[in-house]
Amino acid sequence: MLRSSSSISRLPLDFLAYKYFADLNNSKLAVQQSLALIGFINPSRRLCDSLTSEFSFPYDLISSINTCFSVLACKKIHAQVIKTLNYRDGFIGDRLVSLYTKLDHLQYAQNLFDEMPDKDLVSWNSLISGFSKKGELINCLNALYRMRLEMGLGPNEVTLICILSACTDTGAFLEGVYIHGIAVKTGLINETKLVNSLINIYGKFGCLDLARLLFSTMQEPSLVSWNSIILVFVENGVSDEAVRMFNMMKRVGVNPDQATIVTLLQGCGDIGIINLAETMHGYILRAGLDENIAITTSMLSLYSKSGKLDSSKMLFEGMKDPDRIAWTAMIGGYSMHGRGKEAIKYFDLMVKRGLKPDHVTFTHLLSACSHSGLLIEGKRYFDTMSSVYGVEPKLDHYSCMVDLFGRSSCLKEAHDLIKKMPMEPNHGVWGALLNACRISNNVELGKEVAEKLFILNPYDQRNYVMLSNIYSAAGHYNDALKIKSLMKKRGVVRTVGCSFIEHRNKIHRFVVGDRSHQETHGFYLKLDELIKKIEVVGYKPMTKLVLHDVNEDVKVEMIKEHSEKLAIAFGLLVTEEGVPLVITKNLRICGDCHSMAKFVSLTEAREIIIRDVKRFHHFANGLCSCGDYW
DNA sequence: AGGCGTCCAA
Repeated sequence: MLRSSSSISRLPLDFLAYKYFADLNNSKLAVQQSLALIGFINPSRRLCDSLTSEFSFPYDLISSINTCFSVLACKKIHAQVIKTLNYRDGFIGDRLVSLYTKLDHLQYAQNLFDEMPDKDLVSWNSLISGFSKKGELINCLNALYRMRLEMGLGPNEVTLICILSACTDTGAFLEGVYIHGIAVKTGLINETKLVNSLINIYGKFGCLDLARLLFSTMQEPSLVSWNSIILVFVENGVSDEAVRMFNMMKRVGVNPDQATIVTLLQGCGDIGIINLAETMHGYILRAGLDENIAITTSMLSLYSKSGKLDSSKMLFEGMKDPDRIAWTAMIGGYSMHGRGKEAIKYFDLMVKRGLKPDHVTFTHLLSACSHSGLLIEGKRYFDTMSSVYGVEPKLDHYSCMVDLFGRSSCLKEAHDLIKKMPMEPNHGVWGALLNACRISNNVELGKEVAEKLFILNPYDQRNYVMLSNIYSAAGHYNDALKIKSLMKKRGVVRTVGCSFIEHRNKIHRFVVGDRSHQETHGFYLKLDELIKKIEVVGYKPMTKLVLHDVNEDVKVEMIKEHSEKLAIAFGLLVTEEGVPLVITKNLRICGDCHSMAKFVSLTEAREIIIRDVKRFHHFANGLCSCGDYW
């Protein structure tokens, strides 16, 4: 993998011109000609004149570099450096290397770097850092190799930190481990910041034990170390461990900061962490952090994830000066709850206030359109996002659009959009199309798409289940069975659907046909009673959804014991009249359970809120907030 | 004097 020369291609003419003129002399003309030849500048009259008058080297140059936001300005400074032929003054060469990469000009950075005399470790780090920020891992490793080969230089902790960050960004686990090895060999493993990066990367790849081990070997973990290990646990869904670390850090006298709080708030949505939100809220108030915009935004987002959209809205309205992220969070909240019209309203309002939406804002906006079936609006925003708002559509946006077309039964449009994509579609895009095939009952295309997905993500059970459902719905039970055995053969495990409901500070968990709960007898009776009652007002079991080729009575029985229904029956059994039921489902809600919840909300006069893996469903008076569109 | 770690929306 390591090669001795840079994999950045260079244009020989540019290079020669640069070298020739830079070495030749430092006359004004030579500088201009060299810069023009290598395409660094367009030597307008004004620029030429400004070269002599604008800077007096080096201190003005250094201060100008800090306020330099355009490539042209950077090139002007560079021109001045070429003219005076002094890269070391004020470390101007290193600064320029960083600057060029920040401005997305890796090639210029590399050219400049190669021309610099007297490179030291920090110069190499500047280059590696630049590559790392652009996700150029190969170039990072290449530079690491070259610095030893050409100058006998070994890395320091900064070098390794930069490379690790590139490993994390590109999903390069083995390379990360390789860097860990170098850290151990060079003795750099005692550097706190480096260990923080290692903890981070192990967490990102789900190696909780390694992350924990690294943390426990630290002599003196910093605030960031604590934040990193807490993040590892939250990201991997073990927020109770995160809470333990939080308490421990306070005990040893490390003061939590904004990052700690924001991270833990993220974990508050996890199942089983009932009191964490209250704990955090108390802490935020005591620490006087309730005005902090990042923390408020996290709270806002947490509320909408917990089904309390009104609270999100209140928090948002109380914000002094909501930024793009806060607005985006609000749009995301409306999207998740299927309130597309309001999402659009907030988007338009945000633009009116002069805030610039980014690609995340558009992801939420488009998914809001998709969740509410707003085909025309979605198309309009998608078509104008680049021209009017300057945001280029990415993979996520294409997924949303495929989803939107698919749910609106425009399978052909969905497929055509994919064919027109300027980049290679990923599993998200194909997955949306597979779901579209399910909605349109298109077995042929579904099979084709699923084959692609099986290659892209052979261990993702959702694709197998989806295809098997498509077959079953069309009555092709044999094909459905074949998919099941294929899963078995490949060792793909189907996720068991389960529903959760919170009651008296306890999480009650149900799977299909569950009889392990101590209230089993009670809520099964309740369930029978409910079914009888709703059948009178028109409920009919959707037995078509049962995938097995069994007779009708068995199908009715199978569908009746779905986890959602058990949770609803349990909830009605143990709560007071009029208390809304809040249920969480780990997969998408089943169509029959959706219908059942609608009827129950009517006959029992109860609000039922079900959060599934995709979005929220608010059932009341026999209707659902999603308008049966999900 | 220059290069570096965690965190809010997906």
